[in-house]
Amino acid sequence: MPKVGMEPIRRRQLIDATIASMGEHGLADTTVQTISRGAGVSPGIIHHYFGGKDELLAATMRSMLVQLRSDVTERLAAAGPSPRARLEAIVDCNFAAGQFEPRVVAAWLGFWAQAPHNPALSRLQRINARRLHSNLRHSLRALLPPDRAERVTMGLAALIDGLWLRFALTGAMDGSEARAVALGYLDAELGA
Amino acid sequence: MPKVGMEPIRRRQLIDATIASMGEHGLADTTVQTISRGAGVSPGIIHHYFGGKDELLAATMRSMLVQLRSDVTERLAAAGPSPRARLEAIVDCNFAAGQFEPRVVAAWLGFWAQAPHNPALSRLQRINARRLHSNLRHSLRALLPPDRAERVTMGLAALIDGLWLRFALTGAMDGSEARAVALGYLDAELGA
Amino acid sequence: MPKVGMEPIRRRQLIDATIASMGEHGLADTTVQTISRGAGVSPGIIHHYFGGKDELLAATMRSMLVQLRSDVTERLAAAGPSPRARLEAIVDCNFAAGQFEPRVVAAWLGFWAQAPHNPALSRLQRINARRLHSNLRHSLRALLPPDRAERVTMGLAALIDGLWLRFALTGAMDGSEARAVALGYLDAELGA
Amino acid sequence: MPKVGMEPIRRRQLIDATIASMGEHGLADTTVQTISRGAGVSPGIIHHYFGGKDELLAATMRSMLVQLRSDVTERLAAAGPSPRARLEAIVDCNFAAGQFEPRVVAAWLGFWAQAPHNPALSRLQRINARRLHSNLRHSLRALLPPDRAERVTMGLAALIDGLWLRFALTGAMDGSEARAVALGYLDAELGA
DNA sequence: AATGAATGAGTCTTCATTCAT
DNA sequence: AATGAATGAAGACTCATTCAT
Repeated sequence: MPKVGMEPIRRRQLIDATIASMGEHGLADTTVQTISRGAGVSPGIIHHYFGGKDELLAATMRSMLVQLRSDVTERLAAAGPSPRARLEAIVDCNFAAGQFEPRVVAAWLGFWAQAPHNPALSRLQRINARRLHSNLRHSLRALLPPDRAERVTMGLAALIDGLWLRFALTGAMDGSEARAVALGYLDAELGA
Repeated sequence: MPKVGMEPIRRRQLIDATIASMGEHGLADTTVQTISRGAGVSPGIIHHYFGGKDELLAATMRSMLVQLRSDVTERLAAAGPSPRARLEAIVDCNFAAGQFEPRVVAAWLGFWAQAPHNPALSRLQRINARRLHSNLRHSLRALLPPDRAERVTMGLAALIDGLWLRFALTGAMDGSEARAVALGYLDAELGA
Repeated sequence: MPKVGMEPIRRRQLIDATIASMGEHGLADTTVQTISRGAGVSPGIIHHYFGGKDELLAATMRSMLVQLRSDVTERLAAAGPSPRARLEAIVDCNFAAGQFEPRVVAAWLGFWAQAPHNPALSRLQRINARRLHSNLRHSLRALLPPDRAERVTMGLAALIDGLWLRFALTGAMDGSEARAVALGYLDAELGA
Repeated sequence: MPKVGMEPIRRRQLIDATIASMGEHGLADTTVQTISRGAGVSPGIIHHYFGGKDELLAATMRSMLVQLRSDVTERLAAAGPSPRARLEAIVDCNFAAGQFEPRVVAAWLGFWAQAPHNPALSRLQRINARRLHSNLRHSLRALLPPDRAERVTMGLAALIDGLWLRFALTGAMDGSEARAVALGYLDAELGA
């Protein structure tokens, strides 16, 4: 069934299968076979479209990052200029249905664990962390004195990651609960 | 030169080498060879003392958990009955020198990523989470109304994990900063 | 844009690309891809025109053989009936610009190494060897007693191959030097 | 059947199996499997002792070179100071029973074809060529004027290689015939 | 005529594990 | 108690070949 113009379709298919496999087996047990079987194609196709497993993994992480970024951009645009609304928008992105989903969270966790030992993943991870940080800080500086803004930025960023992590590990939480905890922190720090 | 009483020495040696290897190469690239080479012994010895790699990994996680637990017990004993002091003690444990160390944090991260796909690790991880949760909740209930206590428990637990995670990923933080962020959260929530 | 009469053009194009690839990567690392890329066509085309890689390789060797043969025929015709002139003509062919060229010599070497394990190549190689042998012997018999003619035939044939080989391996020689060595041997044996 | 001190035994065994496989299948079709099967061991053992296939191939070529070198050294010592005797000794080495054997010659041919595309093999090949060249030239200079000595050096070296090559390709020759051709060349050049 | 998508067999390599010593 | 020789299954990757378009 060879067809023309399959490239974007196959790439998406393989990236989705990678996320699915990471959700099911973890990064360590995600092989070229688990991915290709999940996508319903032959193992060789991965090298045809990505050149190798490593590049597919990097492309997968990149794809998740792009998704997150476009969510944020969109919500920030809708949030208007109010700092409080912008902070809420950022929190909302991170716990929205698309991102806060077992498979996706497990994939992030796998990448996080591998990143310190893999330059490509590390770079992507750092870009993401910096962007979140910078978005939060920008709004918090409008609401708090500089040193507190800085501390709350770190806290809120860490809290978001921590809530993801606990979700990945226990599953005993849903997006709205996580959101409530994060916004509770925000209210407490802003109200003090 | 057969010696007696080598067992506890060798087990500790291998567990330490496992943590070191996880810090250096990550769980995915931690092999029986990297561990045994780090410990300066032959690969076969791992099976002699642990029966296999999996059991050594579980033993390593268990060992880190035991260490954390005894730290907490000790500090809680020293903290006295004051709920605020007890909460501080728990936070302190997590960011004390011994625990908040690159190798150890990387090892935790590796185990976290693997836990959802490995019953033994998952069990240990759950026990740890539950204990932290229960310790925090017990003290928070003395300071806050039940529903808020519950939410702050989740928040503080997630924040602690999130700070660890960011430390593992960026290294741009030390124990005292992390501690300040966590206690800042606590103060904000209690003060509100 | 289907064109007519593309067959001879494509076949030549692919054979040239095969020689080029063998010169650059060696036979072992000459793949359908290195060839088709060098020819600027798709990999599938090789099977269209040659039925497979093996047949293309055989066709390439055959083409080199045909080239050599026609050179020899032409030069022998020009050399006239003198045995000495005919021997010189044969030597000249082997070290003329077209044949004594890095890519071509490397291709020959690759085929030589493969021939003992490949019936098709072996057959071609044997035909070539026999023709050279017979050409040399025919002229040498006019100049030397039978047993010496036979030995010098073997010697001259081996010397020609050996000079090629050293050129392939070291490159530290050009056609005129090689020619001088071969003719020096001839003179020494004839003069003795 | 694990034993101690197997290293030298296994290394030799694997090198011999490599030569045998190259003789039977050619370098191109010599795989880790053909070698290990020939040696009666598992494929993994190659990486245990050589780190990989490439290093085994290089070790094999090195071993053949060492063998040739020690033969030459020994025969030259026995030949005494006479230049003619020394030249004969060198020729004899190359066509002695141990070296002039189908498997070994096929292995040399495989390495020759691969050398131009493989730095490690190329280096070994160059060392060998230089040594032969230098040995021949040293004795020839005692018998001929400089420029002729140089040309005969090239000729004799090429002739030796060419006789090997023809033996590899046709098998229609034995050591004593090859020896006679080479010495015939020498006599002709010296006698002229 | 020509492409390039897709396959699957085969290659090298890694690695946990076993076992004679 | 400890070694390290040896295995074999599994991994990523390559490549000649096929085939719908």
